[in-house]
Amino acid sequence: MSVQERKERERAARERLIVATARELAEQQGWDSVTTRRLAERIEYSQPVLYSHFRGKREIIGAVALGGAAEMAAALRAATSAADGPRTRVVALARTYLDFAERNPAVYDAMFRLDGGLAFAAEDTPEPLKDAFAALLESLGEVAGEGVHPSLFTEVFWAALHGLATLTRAGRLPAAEAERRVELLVDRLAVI
Amino acid sequence: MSVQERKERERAARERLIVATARELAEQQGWDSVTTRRLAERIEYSQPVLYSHFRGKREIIGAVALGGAAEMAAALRAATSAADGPRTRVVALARTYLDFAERNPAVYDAMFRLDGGLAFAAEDTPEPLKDAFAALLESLGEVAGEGVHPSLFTEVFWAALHGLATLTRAGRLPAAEAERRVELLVDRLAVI
DNA sequence: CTCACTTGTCTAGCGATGCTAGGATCGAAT
DNA sequence: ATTCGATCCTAGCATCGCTAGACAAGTGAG
Repeated sequence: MSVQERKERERAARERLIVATARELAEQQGWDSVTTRRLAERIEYSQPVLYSHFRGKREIIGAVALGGAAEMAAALRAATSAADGPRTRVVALARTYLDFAERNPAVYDAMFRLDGGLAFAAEDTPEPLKDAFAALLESLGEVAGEGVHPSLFTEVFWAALHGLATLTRAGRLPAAEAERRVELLVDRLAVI
Repeated sequence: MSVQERKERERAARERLIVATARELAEQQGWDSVTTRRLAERIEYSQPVLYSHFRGKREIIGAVALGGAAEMAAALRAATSAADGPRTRVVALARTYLDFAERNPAVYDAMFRLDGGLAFAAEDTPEPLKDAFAALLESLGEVAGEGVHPSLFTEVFWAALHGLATLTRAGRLPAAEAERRVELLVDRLAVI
């Protein structure tokens, strides 16, 4: 049995290597440059090996997205737990979210812009995604205001953050005033 | 001279045909299905003809985006001018924006999600794009509130709409409560 | 220790993509 | 009518995601 266990360990390690390498390559040169050939070469295996771990490129993107969701959830919780007072917490949350999107553009794209074949807002939504939304909900729910469902409020706030993140990075919004936009968003949307 | 003028007319007509066909094909089957071969076949010319009008596929997407921006600006102005009172106007604006995104997903993608090689928030931003932002500004500027720059407010409101539009369409947000999200967004962000 | 066999990996190749070079054909001006 | 330039198409390149089938390595039985 020990032999089989060792093989499974090595196989799992290689799978992590694939995902990590895809992420690294995407951050360095963009997702367009993440081709199955280049990825295979970087992990020092041939192309078909990738397909013994994932159905295709989409699933690799999905795997990067899941890892990113877990990482983002942790970052959000770390930032909000270090802040006291609802307003401070929400500002910290917003900054951390936008900061994550800016520092990890490829991962952010995998999560929300590209098709990673993941289910959202559904029964079979993977746990890391639900948890990332839960992390948002924890801090945003307390500033939803009277008679507004916390989930609905979180969705709207999240959408606003997502819009700011994507439009800013695509050059649709000037990067200069980013901080003032966050202030405005929090002051208006959140009920303190 | 008349011969040359006729040729230029025909050439311009063919360029419009290319853009219209690309848009149609994208709306029918998605941008992934808009290949240069399929597009060429639909306009009943060979592939290289496309490259005598546009540098490449990117520029074709950009052309679709410009047309879409003009159309969206018109739709926004039509909706807001038919409404009286700031709040009614802003609600109409938001609904029209999201409606446009939902009814013309491919065009919306060309404008804001795909790379059409267009400059934004810069000197050389094409006129239709500036005008679409201006259409937003016209209605949103009047509800920015004291001490908030109309442009900044418009950017934030627009980002929120963009987030709602993209996340909803990608299945990240349940479509059911779309209307309530709009209500919440307007009630909180706009100062009436 | 040897040998069949399973398991794992690689080479080679398919169809499709964006884009381009070079030849053919058509029409305009003399 | 003939030359000549503009216009368009055929054919092809490199690259993409993905897969079939050959091959080698390691496994367990005798």
